[in-house]
Amino acid sequence: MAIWLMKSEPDEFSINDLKTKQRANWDGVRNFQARNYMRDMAQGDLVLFYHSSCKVPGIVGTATVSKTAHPDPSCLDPNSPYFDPKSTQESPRWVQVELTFESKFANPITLAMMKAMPELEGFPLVKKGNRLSVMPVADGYWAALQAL
DNA sequence: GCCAACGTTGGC
DNA sequence: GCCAACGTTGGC
Repeated sequence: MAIWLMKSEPDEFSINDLKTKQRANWDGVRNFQARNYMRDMAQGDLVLFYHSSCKVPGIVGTATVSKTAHPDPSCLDPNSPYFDPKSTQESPRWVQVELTFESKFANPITLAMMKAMPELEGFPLVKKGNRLSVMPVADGYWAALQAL
């Protein structure tokens, strides 16, 4: 089983929204590297849910991949903020995965905490200028996070 | 194919 | 709200 980290702005879609819905399609990813990682996800993979662009950025809970990558319909919808004019019915370009809620942490693992951990040096999330919204979590980093 | 201009992300 | 970092676009 692989471990992933996915970012979301809580104003757009938060861990509470996922908890309420239980299942949700993770759409709107418009970055090729992030998309390629989503294609690599397998059924049952664990996802660390990260809140970005908010008061206290950090990992706030977990989810599992309940449906692997399939076309993201929002890229074909002219009324969607995620509309992509370069996508076509034959070649939609973008994918979504379906996540199922697993847990919400009583105490989030904040970005500040992670930046202070020497074990996480090299983890893309804590690198300066990181903007990747979907990333794999290597075993060593996962072990360090679990220790919390 | 290079690279400047521009837009977006995201922490602070 | 600011700004650094990075991805994308488009002219050449």
